[in-house]
Amino acid sequence: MPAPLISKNEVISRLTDVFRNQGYDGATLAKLSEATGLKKASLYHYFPNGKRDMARAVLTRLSEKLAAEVLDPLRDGEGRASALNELAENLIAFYLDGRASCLMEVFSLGTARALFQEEIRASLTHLRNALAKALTGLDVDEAEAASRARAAVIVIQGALVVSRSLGDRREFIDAIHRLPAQLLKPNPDKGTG
Amino acid sequence: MPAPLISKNEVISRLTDVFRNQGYDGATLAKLSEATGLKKASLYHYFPNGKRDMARAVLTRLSEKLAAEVLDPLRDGEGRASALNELAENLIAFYLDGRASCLMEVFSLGTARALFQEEIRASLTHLRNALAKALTGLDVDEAEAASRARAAVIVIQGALVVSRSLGDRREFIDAIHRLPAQLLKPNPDKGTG
DNA sequence: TTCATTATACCGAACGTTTGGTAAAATAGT
DNA sequence: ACTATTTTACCAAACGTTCGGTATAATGAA
Repeated sequence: MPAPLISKNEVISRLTDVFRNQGYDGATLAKLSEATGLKKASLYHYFPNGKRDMARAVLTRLSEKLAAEVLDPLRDGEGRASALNELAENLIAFYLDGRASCLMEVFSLGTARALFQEEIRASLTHLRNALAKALTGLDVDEAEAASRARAAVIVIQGALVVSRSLGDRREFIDAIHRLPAQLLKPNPDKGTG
Repeated sequence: MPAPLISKNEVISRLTDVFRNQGYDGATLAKLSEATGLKKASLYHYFPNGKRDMARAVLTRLSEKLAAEVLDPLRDGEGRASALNELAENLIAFYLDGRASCLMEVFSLGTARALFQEEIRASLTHLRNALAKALTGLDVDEAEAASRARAAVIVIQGALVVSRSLGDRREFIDAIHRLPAQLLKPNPDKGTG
């Protein structure tokens, strides 16, 4: 066989960039082809069902990467409060200092929404549960841990959006650096509303 | 002239729904046409520059609506802590219990990003400044007010994303109900990183 | 030679956009 | 009031382009 120009892993990595920046509907085959250096027919060789398959491969890979690079280290550092600081650094690395969008966010819009909503729900829930479990390992009671994990996921997603919208990575980096302290303090009560 | 089938305001409202749910690249003229009941050529009568103009009209209108329905009441209720509870209710109403996406978020991806980044930056900054000003009116010092406003904008955006991704409005509603208390408490210190 | 891989060429459908026009309300002249 | 004209609201049809997708041929390592 002709030597592959790039590995399949590398192909998926480049597809990832396009989907993250353009969204599902904005990620045209022309852009995906240009980013990978593979013609459309070659992309269909790797991904017989086309764009759907490419998006699914990207989503699956990112979920695995998040688990491996962010959540697993958190589980392994059970009981140590410093694990939360490592979590922050791992999050910052995973999201490329806030320059990379979260695919769960991006794929919850437009055509992708119907295609991937179950995977998105599962991934987001998994992230939240992993954060909660890290807190119960730090002797936070279960309900409180769930509540803080919920808030943390919101902060991660919000920081990504704000960072991207303002074009300022520091927005993300600073917000994530505040996460460990936030996870260690009790949530405020609901308003009197 | 023939009586308009629907008012221009109504046209923009229906365009808004499509752009919010589909994103810019996902909002095809076919969908925009179907949502408004106007044929494609008629849309070009109202918006000579086509899709770009429609998106800009929607963005402008939402910015004005946010100012009128959320930020102005906040400014008028200066000094009263209960103004923050009203803020929460107005945010929930503005984002339709979390069912409506933020156009700043949606338009910071894909083709729309280059077209609207300045407007997005301005709108997000305006929102943040308005929240900060409300806090300085409650005798919070300026730096702390800016810091909490920054965090609040992140929570709003994050709650919208999580709510949409999970398909659960309560995620948004609950997060926004926690906002007033959060705005009234000092930020945690940065981690020891 | 074999066969996985890549490239060329092409397709129908949908894309955003433009043209050329119709019909009804508003306006102006008488 | 009546009519001629202009303006506005709207649309059918088609534009050139790009979409996602698919044949089929060329390539080249095994």
